[in-house]
Amino acid sequence: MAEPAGISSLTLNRLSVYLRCLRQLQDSDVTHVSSSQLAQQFELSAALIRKDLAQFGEFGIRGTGYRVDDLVESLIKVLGLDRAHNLAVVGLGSLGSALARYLSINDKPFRIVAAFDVDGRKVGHKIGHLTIHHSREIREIIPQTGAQIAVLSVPESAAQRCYDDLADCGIKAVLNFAPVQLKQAPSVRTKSVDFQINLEELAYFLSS
Amino acid sequence: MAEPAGISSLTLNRLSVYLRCLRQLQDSDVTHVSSSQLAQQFELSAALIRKDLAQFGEFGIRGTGYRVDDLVESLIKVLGLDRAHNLAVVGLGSLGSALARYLSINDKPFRIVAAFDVDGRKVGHKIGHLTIHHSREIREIIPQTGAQIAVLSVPESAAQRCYDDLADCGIKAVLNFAPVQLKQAPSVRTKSVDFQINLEELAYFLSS
DNA sequence: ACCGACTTGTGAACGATCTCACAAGCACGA
DNA sequence: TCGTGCTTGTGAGATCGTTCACAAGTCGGT
Repeated sequence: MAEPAGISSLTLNRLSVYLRCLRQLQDSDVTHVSSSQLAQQFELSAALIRKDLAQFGEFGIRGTGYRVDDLVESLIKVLGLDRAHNLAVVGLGSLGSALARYLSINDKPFRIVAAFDVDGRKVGHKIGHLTIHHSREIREIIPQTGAQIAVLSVPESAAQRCYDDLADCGIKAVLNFAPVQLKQAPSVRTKSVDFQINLEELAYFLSS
Repeated sequence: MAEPAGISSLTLNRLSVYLRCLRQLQDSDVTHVSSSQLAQQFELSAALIRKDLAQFGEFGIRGTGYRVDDLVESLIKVLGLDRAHNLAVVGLGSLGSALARYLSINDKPFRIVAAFDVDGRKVGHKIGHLTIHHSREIREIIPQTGAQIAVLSVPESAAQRCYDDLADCGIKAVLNFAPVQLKQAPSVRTKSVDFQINLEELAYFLSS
């Protein structure tokens, strides 16, 4: 497509936002849109939209703007959402289960292919059509499943151990929900989604 | 304490991380720590730790480092975690319930004082010791509860409507979990925690 | 075929954020 | 009391991210 040189997280995250907004336009049967229209409607920056997109190619038509369908398709390709991604979910507490449920509903490109927990009452049972394995079997089972991404939703105390196991057995990316500062493995792309930190930021603003 | 001039989100989020790390040291009975020790042990930047802290005062002792207990206490004060914060939870699907449960377990400074959902089967029932109200009563009930922060975990289609209601009835901060680009109210400090965007970022790196 | 209205893509200015490197300061022992 | 060794707090510089402003390009009407 274009130049896959070091793209920043911020740009990538905005691409996801753009894609989301464009899909909303598709639903309203809008066929063409300019960067400034997008910016106004969704409270974004027009210049930034153009700069972000420019890093991957020329998707627009000068004088006209962007064809919504085309841009959606391009963004899907850029983000790698045109192929399936196999996920492993580790930790099926209430949060892990909620995430698993969410991922099953969506016919998105993400598909759960393995599930793990330490709770003896859960192991052996099914979540959807998937058997839950004990977390100590991570290293053994993951390689058989083709999972490349893991969703880590275990308690703080277990997070680092599970993370290391995942890294060891060839997982390429981890989305971590545990409120800990993980010691990262160089072979694993790691992102944390931290509820608590965000809440604490809001607390700061309310007491100042 | 010190200067409450425009502190960036990045700094604030790191303060939460530092606090977390320091508490871990407390648990290991470490009493003193230097910025470089912290940095090494938790994969942070020593200079950045000092710069971040310096924005709020002088907490360290030259030649010695920081007293762990003192710094924990200072950070708690800075972040506003020394007083209680009342939360409203809107949307009690699997994610909302998981969050509510998490917030109840922790004797943290966050306390749920109101809960809302649109599901008739849930309204009137209890979550913990709290009665669930219908979402259409948000404007009426929130002011009676003293809630200043709302956790928004409703489906995409309802998010903007609930957000506007919350803004209207005096909520000062919203932590949004719905995968939408919200049209923000100027009176409300808003943060989004977006699972999907983070997953898509990981997908990008796996297919490039 | 040309003009005018519009939009993209992009260098250059600006601003925010992080790293470097060191002066200022503290603790401890001689 | 002084010197050594260590660490903080901080200006100065480097890097990264965003906004500005405009040349280059497209379209539709005349």
